[in-house]
Amino acid sequence: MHTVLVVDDETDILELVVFNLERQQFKVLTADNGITAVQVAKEKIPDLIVLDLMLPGMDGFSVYRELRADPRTNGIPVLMLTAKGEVNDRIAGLELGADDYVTKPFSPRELLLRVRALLKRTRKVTVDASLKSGDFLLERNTLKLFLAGRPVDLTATEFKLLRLLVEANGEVQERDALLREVWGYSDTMLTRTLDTHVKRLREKLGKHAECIQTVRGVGYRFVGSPTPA
Amino acid sequence: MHTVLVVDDETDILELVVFNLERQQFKVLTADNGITAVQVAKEKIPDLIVLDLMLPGMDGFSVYRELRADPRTNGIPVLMLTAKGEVNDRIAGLELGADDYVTKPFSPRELLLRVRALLKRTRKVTVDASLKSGDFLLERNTLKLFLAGRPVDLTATEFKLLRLLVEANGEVQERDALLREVWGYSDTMLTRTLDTHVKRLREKLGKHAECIQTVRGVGYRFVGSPTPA
DNA sequence: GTGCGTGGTGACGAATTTGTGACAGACGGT
DNA sequence: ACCGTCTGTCACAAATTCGTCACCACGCAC
Repeated sequence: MHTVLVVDDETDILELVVFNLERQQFKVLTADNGITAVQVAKEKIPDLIVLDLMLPGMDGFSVYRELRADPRTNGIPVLMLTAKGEVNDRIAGLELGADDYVTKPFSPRELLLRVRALLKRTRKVTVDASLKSGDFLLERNTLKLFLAGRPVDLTATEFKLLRLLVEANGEVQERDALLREVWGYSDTMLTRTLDTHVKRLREKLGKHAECIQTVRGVGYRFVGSPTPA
Repeated sequence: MHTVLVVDDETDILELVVFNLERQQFKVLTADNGITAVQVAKEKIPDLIVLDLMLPGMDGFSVYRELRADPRTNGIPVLMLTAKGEVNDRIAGLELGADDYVTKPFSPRELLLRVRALLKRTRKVTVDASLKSGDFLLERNTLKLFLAGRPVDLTATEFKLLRLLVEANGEVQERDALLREVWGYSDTMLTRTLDTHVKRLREKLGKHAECIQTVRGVGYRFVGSPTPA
């Protein structure tokens, strides 16, 4: 049994449905109005989100970005419904990183099939869509860090930062680069911000704090295994 | 901006796409039919090739071998898409020398991440090769010096200095030149500064200190291997 | 051997760069 | 509205790095 959040305008409501994988049936679970789709997603953490890009008030893409911005909803696969099957839409969807999309008009059966496929698929993906380095296991989809098997809660910012460092694979990441990639390079951001977050990360890393090395005058570097002196 | 060749059968075409590394975007550049993937590769010389092993007519492995056979395409990193995550496929891919592989089913986002990682990784190797000389391995990306395998931490200044010496490849670097390139030619910098830094470098080089030779009245010279009389 | 010039050393203080703890605002959840 | 968490900033402490110096050592020419 899976939970699927449908963000649609045709029904004019947000539907949180339960999807029975075996019987291929949707069932409306809740139908609330007045709260945003993103809020629902963050609370319910569905297994899949069906997002109609042609929403009445808001832009579907911005909803998508909002979903991706939060650690809790970031890993959830999104099936996009696009009005036209034009390449532009397809590309736009891919750019954003949608996991699949269906172009209108479509038959319910097709949608069911895609949903089923996605649900099947994503469970598998989450398993190996993680980043491993030594004792570190960084789950990209869950935004969780497993340190020697133990889960460590990271905030969104911390995760972004650590992810960049880990992915750099030993390379030094310059302060500027980190500031740009994590904070979008706002000049308002004075110096100490990065340092502070690095410090908080190190705290959470416990005895593995040293894995984040500081390269004076340049930036930081992540080393998976303790440096052999 | 990078060029990525996607050899896939789902779209039934060969797609040559441009990949924007920073923004994580694909863009289809050409979609041609009737020519083989290898031909496209040889002509366009993409930065990366995404190769689906489950091609309709041909065997993905043979395509791969063909790519490796030609000097023009040999150096291009290949990201393989394998149908099943079975060990056999995985091993086969690795044996052939694939640089990475993604097992179906996968999310576009995951593929994007991997592609990005691969492009990053390989750029390091090709564009920014590290300097090697004897026991020395000077990694520019890492800002690290490996001395006979052991990492040695260098200061930013020390790194610059050593880098210049090593790159000179045995030629004498005049004091003036070094001062100018490392310190930006500040006249204020009187005599002892350079000497001091050379000394510190030598300390860190340990028993290899002699690799930095003094040429009286002129400057310094770096010799990788013990001086042949 | 002596004397001059150049390079090597160790120490020191200043400047620069990071690390830290505290704090207030923002945001979201209840 | 109340509360807890997450975040960006600050002021200040700690840690390195760096440039200079005084002084020593060595090489070379006489």
